Amino acid sequence: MTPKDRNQTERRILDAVGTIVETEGFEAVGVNAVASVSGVSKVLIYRYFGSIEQLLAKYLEDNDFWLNTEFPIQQYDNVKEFSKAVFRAYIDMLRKSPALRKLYRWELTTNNPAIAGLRERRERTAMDIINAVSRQSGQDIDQVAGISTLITGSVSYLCILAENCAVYNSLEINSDSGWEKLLKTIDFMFDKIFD
Amino acid sequence: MTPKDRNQTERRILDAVGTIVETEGFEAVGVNAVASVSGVSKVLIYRYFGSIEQLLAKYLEDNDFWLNTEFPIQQYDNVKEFSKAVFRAYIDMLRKSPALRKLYRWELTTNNPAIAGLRERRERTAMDIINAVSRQSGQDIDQVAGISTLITGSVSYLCILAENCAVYNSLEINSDSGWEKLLKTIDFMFDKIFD
DNA sequence: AAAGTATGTAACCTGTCGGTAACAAGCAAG
DNA sequence: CTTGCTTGTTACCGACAGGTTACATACTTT
Repeated sequence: MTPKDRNQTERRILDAVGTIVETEGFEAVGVNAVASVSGVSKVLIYRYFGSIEQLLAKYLEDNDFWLNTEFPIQQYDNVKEFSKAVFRAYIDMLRKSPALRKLYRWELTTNNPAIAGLRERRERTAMDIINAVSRQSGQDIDQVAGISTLITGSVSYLCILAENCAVYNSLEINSDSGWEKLLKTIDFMFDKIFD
Repeated sequence: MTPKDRNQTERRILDAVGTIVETEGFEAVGVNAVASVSGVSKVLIYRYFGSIEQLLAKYLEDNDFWLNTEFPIQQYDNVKEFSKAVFRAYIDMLRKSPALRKLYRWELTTNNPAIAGLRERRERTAMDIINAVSRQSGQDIDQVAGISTLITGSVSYLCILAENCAVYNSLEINSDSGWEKLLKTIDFMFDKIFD
């Protein structure tokens, strides 16, 4: 540990936020917790970031919590395969990232400017995809939005729940096998809908 | 307020738990909060209920947090109509009850014996219905469980989210109109699946 | 070398949490 | 009446939360 290195200190603080978020969630990110995990005096947290809210805002800004994979609808054979791929990616992303699960969980209990920003961004991204699917498939946009909501909503719910609960409707939401079953159901649904 | 009335005191404590749960959620149910809301000395909480955990267990036991409506599948024209009715009831129940929403939210962040018990019960009830539908419709049980999970999962998610967020995928999850759209999608899905 | 500024630490303050001890008042049975 | 049990209140304790003050280093600039 180099002494008197502000950049490194800020890094350590932000890293501490990351480990706390991943293990205990955003609710547990407090001044004292960050100070003790990072090994940095809590005064510096205030000095360099202003407040916990601003520190969290910075953390959210640094970590791009969104689908970074591009989904060019043109590259897919048809809308059905495109849809399946999008939701598959959504599930993978959420199952792989503890921080993202914690973010979604936090969002359910909180309302603040940082979260509002993330919501807007998600809303725009999602509606872009939904619009594209509606246009290409000729399906009513409300219907597409509805189907999309059913899937992403339940996937979000199950991924959060899985951290504390192993089984939901006989599906093992902790294991790959359970998720493969659900993916099969999603595929089945799309096969029925896009006839 | 009658003095020296244990029954009434216990009632007031449990009522306070109810109001705290409905307004702020289970996370906010602490000794001090219950004491101040009920106007009862916190010593009595420990004397009469032992601990906050036991108090919450009693509260959960008193309030029957489950579908009390019976759903005799025989009374419906067909499996499709039965399924639609069940999910309609699920949505109504969750949208009407703040306490139930808070319970579902709490469940996402906690794991304790009381919650484990509720989960078992929910699992049994749900699987009973899923089994019946699978038998009557001839659909694969994993498929029925999957569809059911997609719907109840997303409905749970959206009902919790709606307390802090007005719109999801352009659906107004705060208003009846948004939910009617989602119900139309669910009906549409069942129409496609049960051909 | 001196002055000023950036970096860091230790100690402290206030408030709230869960939990308990000590005591006061009523009631019931001998 | 007095002894004992139930019901209730007040005051307190230690742990920990967010937040600040005061002070000790070091580096930079003139």
